[in-house]
Amino acid sequence: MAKLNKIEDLADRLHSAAIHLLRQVRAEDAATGIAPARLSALSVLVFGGATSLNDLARAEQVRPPTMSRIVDALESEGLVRRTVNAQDRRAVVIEATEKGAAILWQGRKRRVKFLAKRLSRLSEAERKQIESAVQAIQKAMAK
Amino acid sequence: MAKLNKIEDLADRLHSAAIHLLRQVRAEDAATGIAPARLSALSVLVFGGATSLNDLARAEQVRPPTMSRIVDALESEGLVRRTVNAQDRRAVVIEATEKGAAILWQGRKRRVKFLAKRLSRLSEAERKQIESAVQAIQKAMAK
DNA sequence: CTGATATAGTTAGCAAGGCTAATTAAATCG
DNA sequence: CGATTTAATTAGCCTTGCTAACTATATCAG
Repeated sequence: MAKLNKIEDLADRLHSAAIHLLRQVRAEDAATGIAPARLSALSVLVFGGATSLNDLARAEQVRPPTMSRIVDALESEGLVRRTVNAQDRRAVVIEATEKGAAILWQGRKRRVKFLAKRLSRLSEAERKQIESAVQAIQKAMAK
Repeated sequence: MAKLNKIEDLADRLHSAAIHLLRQVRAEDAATGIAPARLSALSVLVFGGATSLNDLARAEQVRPPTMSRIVDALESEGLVRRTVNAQDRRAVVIEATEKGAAILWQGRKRRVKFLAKRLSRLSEAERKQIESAVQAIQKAMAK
C-alpha cells in the first residue's frame, strides 16, 4: 500500500494542476475572437507551416471531416488559404494567411504573458523546480 | 531580453507539457462510455457531494442551461438523481446514484493508473521534482 | 398582507465542433 | 485499362456551449 499509492497520489495532483492551469490560460483566448478548435488548428499552421488536410486533422487528433469544416470557417474568415497540391491533385495545401499569423501571434503572446505573470510570483528556486519537472514530465509522457 | 524572456520560455514549455499530458490522460475516458462534459459533472457530484444546479454549473464553469441539459442526460442514463430542495422549492438537489459513483470510480482509477504508469518510468528523484513543481504551480495559479 | 422584485431552474433556439457513412476525384497497382 | 486505394468533401447525426425568454417560488417594501 506504500509506493504505488504514492505514485498515484502524485499522478492525481499533477493531473489536477494541469487542468487548473489550462483552464485559466485558455480563458485568455477569448480575446482573439476565434473559437477554440479554430485557434488550435491555426496555431499548428502558423508554427508548423503548411500541411495537407489529413495531416492537420492528425495533428489535432480529429477526423478529416471535422477538420475540413474548421478549415472552411478559417478560410471564410480570411485566416487560412487552401490551394491544390500540384504533385497530388487530390490533396490540398493549407497555410495561414498574413492576417491569420498576425492574429495568432497576438493571442500567443497574451497566453504566454499571462502564464509568465503567474510564474513571476514564484521564487527563482521554485521556477527552477518547474523547469526540471517539465523535462521529467516530457520524458514520462513521450510515446 | 534576459529574465523576462526566460520566464516566458518556461511558461511556454510548461503550457505545452500540460496540453500534452491532458490529451493523453483524457483518451482514457473514452472507455467509460460517458461524454466528456457529463463525466466531468458526475465527477464533481461524486467527489464533492450533492449540489444545486447553479452551484454545479459554477463549479463546471458553464451556464445553468448547459448544466440543466447535462443533468438531463445523466439522469436519463440513471447516473444522477434530481430531488426538490424542501427548504427552497425552486431549487433542486442533484446527487450521483450508486451506479453513477461506481462508473465514475472505475474511470477515475483508469485515468490515474495511466498517469501513474507513465510516472513510474521516472526515477524517484524525478518524481520528487514533479512533486515540488506541482506545489509551486498550485501556488502560482492560485486566484 | 400584497404587489414588486429577485432567484432557481427550464425551455427554445442558435453555433461550434465531434463523429460515421457515403460520395467525388485523383493516383496507383495488377 | 480496370480495380483499388487515397484525399477530401458532403450529409446528417449528437454533444455541448451560449443568450433570451419563461415558470415557479421566495423575499422584501410599503
